Amino acid sequence: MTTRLPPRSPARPAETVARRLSELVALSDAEAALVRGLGERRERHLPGDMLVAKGALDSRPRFILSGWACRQRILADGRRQIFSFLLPGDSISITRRSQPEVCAIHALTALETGDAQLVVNAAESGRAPGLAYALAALEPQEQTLLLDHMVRLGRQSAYERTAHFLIELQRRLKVAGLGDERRFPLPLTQEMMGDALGLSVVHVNRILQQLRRDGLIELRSGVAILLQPEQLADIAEARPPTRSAPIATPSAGRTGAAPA
Amino acid sequence: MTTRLPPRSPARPAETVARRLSELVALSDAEAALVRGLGERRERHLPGDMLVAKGALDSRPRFILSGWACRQRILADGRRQIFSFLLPGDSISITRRSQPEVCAIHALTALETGDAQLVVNAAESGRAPGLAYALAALEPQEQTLLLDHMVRLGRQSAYERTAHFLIELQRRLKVAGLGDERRFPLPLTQEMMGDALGLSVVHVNRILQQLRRDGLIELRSGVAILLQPEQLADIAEARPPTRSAPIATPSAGRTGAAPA
DNA sequence: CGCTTCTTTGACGAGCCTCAAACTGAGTGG
DNA sequence: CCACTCAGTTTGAGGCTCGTCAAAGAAGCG
Repeated sequence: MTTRLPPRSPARPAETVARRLSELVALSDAEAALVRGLGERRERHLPGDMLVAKGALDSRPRFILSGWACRQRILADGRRQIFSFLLPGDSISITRRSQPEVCAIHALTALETGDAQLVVNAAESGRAPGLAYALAALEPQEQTLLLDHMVRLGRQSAYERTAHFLIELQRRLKVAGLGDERRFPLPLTQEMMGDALGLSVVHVNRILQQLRRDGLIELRSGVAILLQPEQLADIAEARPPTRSAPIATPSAGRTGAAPA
Repeated sequence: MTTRLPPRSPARPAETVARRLSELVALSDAEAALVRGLGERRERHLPGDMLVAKGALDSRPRFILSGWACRQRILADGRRQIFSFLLPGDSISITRRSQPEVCAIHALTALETGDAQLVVNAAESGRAPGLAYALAALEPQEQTLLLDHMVRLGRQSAYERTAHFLIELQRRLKVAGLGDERRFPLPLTQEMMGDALGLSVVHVNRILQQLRRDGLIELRSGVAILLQPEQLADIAEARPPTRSAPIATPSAGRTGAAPA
């Protein structure tokens, strides 16, 4: 009896994206249909593939349908810093058309993306105010994740950092419809975690063992389980889920277009 | 014979902002006049004042005319992480209308800001395409600084980190017309530096002494001097100034409005 | 001149890294 | 079906980096 999470939903490839956007605002049927259209124009990538080159000026807007990617920079001597992980349902080149210089997006696992050009067009045309709102709301979310990560790197111990990181993943993946309150897929090597958390592989390993010994987590074959989410959150000083909606209150019914 | 840099230019309070924007795009006379108008509606702040509360939904767009501020978060136990420093010429609530939750902007020194509402209006109206372009170009710049900072925190030693940080300040202040290739004002306490760099005050002090002993820098009474900028850049693995202009090539003459 | 804030120094210990090597598991090919 | 390989995980030993605690100078300010 293997404890494997469903690897992908081949039936409705854009379901994850729809779920994610629905968290932000209620989409009309037409808008939801547009989002599901992401599955029409798919693209496959292999682990290690570069999705967006550093400093790319104008890459195609996409959503991740399955698989994980990351934004990262590699220093001259080989040291790597991962800025953020991109999960199923996350956007590429939508919140920020041009990548900042020296920050590339790489696939970490086998990956599927869906072309979001039609969705973006609809949002920008004014035909899909809900979508426009949802897309605009993605940016502050990303920004918050980035700042959270910065706090981890600058002001938290390896133990706190790792706990915080795992909680973030659990919360994000749950919104995407992957995993639940405790379990979620974790296809990262300890090296990737280290490069994100600013730790050596060896130390990541030791911290994970410590979290296991303390009965807080369980990790095996690509699946993570948070055994005591509340206690973990205490350690990490993780703030409550922090509902989004930072741009404007989506007035019921006909939502105004997002501010310029 | 004190080595003091001019504390402020009372004659033309918005000169720093004009200089900063001119780095990004050539402004028309009308646009430059608009920018200089920032000096008309000024506001003073004292060290410690909160300029923008965390999670503020819609704060007034402003430019810093003089003084330093920072974006920061404070943890429950008092630990503080400074995300970025805001220098004269930098913008507030322009690149990002709403602050991400749990990230506030505080004045670090006595501070003067200028109301940028008129400038923003002009840019958004289409009357000032150059301004629109310049304002849009501020955001990727900020983003790059943030990622640079992240690399420092995650993947550089205290020594490299501090060197990198000082070089960043020198470059930014030079663009703002404060300081030159080697000298610049540095009104930060070592505690502030530590909270930005993820180091303890004591360790910041030791690292600075080490940089001094190595003949790389000089620090006294609010002025920093980089004695060997090139060598310092090598240590920090600081990339060349990286000219900006990431959004679109500002076609000569009538520049199109920034993309939506 | 006394207060406060900031800087500096020392001593000590914990956290994290490096090096090195063994172990595991998933291919892969004979 | 069994080496063999390769990537990833795990463990140990040792040492550097950095934090903490404590206290003594400076420096600005009323």
